[in-house]
Amino acid sequence: MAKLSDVAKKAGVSVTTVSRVINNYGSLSEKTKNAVFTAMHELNYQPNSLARSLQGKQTKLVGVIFPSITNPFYAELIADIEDKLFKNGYKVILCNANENAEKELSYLRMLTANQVDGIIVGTHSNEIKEYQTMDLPVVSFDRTLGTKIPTISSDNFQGAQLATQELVDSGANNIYFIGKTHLGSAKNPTDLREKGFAKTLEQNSLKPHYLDLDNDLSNNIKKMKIRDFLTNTPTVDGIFTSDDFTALLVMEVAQSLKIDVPKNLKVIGFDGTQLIQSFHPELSTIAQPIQDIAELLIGTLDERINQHKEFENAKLVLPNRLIKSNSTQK
Amino acid sequence: MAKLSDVAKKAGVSVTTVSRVINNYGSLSEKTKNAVFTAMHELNYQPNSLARSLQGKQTKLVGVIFPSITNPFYAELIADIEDKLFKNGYKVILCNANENAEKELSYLRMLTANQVDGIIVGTHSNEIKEYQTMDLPVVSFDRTLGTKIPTISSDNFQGAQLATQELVDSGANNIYFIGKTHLGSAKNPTDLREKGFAKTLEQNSLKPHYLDLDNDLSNNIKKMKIRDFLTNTPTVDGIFTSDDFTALLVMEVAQSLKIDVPKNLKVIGFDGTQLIQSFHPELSTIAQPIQDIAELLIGTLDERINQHKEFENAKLVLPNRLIKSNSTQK
DNA sequence: CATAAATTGTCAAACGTTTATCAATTTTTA
DNA sequence: TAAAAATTGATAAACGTTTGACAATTTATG
Repeated sequence: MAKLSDVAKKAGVSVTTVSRVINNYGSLSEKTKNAVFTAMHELNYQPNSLARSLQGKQTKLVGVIFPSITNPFYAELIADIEDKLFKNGYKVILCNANENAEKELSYLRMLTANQVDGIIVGTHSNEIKEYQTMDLPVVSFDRTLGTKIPTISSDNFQGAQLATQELVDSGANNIYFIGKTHLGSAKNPTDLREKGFAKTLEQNSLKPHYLDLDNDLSNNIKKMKIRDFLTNTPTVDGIFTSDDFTALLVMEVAQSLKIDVPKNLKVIGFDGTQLIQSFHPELSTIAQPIQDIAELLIGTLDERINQHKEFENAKLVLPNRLIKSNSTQK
Repeated sequence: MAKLSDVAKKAGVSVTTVSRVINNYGSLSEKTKNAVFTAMHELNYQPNSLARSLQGKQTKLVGVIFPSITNPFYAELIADIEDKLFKNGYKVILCNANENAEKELSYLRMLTANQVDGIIVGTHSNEIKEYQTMDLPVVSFDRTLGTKIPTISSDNFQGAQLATQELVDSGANNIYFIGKTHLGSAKNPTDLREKGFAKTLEQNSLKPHYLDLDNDLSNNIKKMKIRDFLTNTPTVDGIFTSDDFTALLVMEVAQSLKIDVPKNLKVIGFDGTQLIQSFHPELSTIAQPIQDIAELLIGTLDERINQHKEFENAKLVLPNRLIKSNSTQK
């Protein structure tokens, strides 16, 4: 692998000059610049990133930690993040935390050891305190990590309001929220969905109902619980789920129980990924602005990294959008 | 950030000793080892990866280049790769090539500049020659990159045979392949699917038919083309698609045209991701052994990196599995 | 207790850059 | 054409670690 001195020799100049060309400082004539560039090209030279960073330059590496990458919502968000970071000259170290705090912590150490310029976190365990004491720029998606760490999210409260109102407007009045419930506390932005749900029903003089369903259950178990629920609760006529895939399960179970959606049961989900919009356009849902979220995450991280901007209790919130479709038809 | 000399000072030993502890060489008493470990712990010390690698140690970074991460098949494969690499102490630099040769090339340069220990590629453009001349360990998924680069894939020929035979066995005899066709040439492993398709039909004294459908078309255009095809080709009674999502489109269009699947049209897909198995269990498909593929990719890369094993025209092929379901019911 | 073995330390070079300083050379300007 | 400005070079220190050579000290062994 060619190094700086090889380029210098080839171009017939000193290493200092080559470095000046690469880092674009000092005064340089066009002639030598060209000589250096062609030498670099001929040798297929790439400055050794490690050596540069050891010297003090940025590594241009960003750690991206999410609880899952197979979940299409995260997959689409990560893809957008990757794409935008690439355009800004950054590379992504992908950290799939798998809802595993130990793995997440281990990754955190690795990332600092690798001198990443910053970290984007979207995990949901609240066990890890390290984030707060790190002197690295961190931005978070949908999770409160500490006062110094800006949190970006879509407006979960407003989204839940949109969804719930849509159920009410389509004629439902015995409405359930299905998903992981955190009644009372609201530590993370996503917990606001229940609040928006309850608030909207209250405004419509309706009572909120809940079916608690843990995220990490297998699909078959979820289906079983939903089947139990639907058979034992014939009164239910509206369901707001914590995510689109749970909504699909509800519709699948409903169909197998000969419950007509949307005639006898309105269903609305949350997330609104491209995948769902393409392959399940029949599902009404709340579309999170994935591209905007990615942009805001990266913009905020960039402010932290390059302008050393400090944040204090920053909660950056983007609006959600209702996608009206068959599953909430009147 | 604490460095080696800080640890040495804290532990009351020399830097050499600390380094010896970290790298586990030379002779060391339990007492000093413990002193160093506790000092490291108290200072929350992490050896600077850049400095170590500059010295000659592995970076423990692996570049993972795929054409998409939102496609659930790739998402699941990448997730498995990430998980297994993590267990082996490697970090993943995620490169989403987006079917964009320029981006891919640019990533390739970045990866070499970052001194990655190896690269896993799963992209499908054949424009990039650099892979062959790189002195880095590279392994490929489903793509032929050069004689030195081992190619891992599932047995596309056998998978296509399974799928086609299933269509025949379920009573179809006017059978189409829908997807990108490469009639004649077979440069990449996936091209063998058409061969397996044609071969099986031949063995059953049937004629193969094709509907060419480019991968990078939007879903709406795909649907339109499928609708055109189905309305103009009433004779078709069996369809083998290049992937499960195309199969879903076929079923959706068929339903809207009141074509009964599976009564009047048998459909079978390819890939068999967890996502499809969970949310579209009605679709018959060929399940690729994603976990095995990930394991083989990493195992092979490991042999290249750590045992400097050379490969010549290595094609490592894993068997596919038929998942029989409703869409090919008799 | 003398000797061998084990442990720890000191010192310095190396990895490939960046950058500052100072000097030397070339080019431009009046 | 002399002085000023621009360009280039030589040299060295620094980033944080690894590793080898050798010396000094401590511990174990018979």
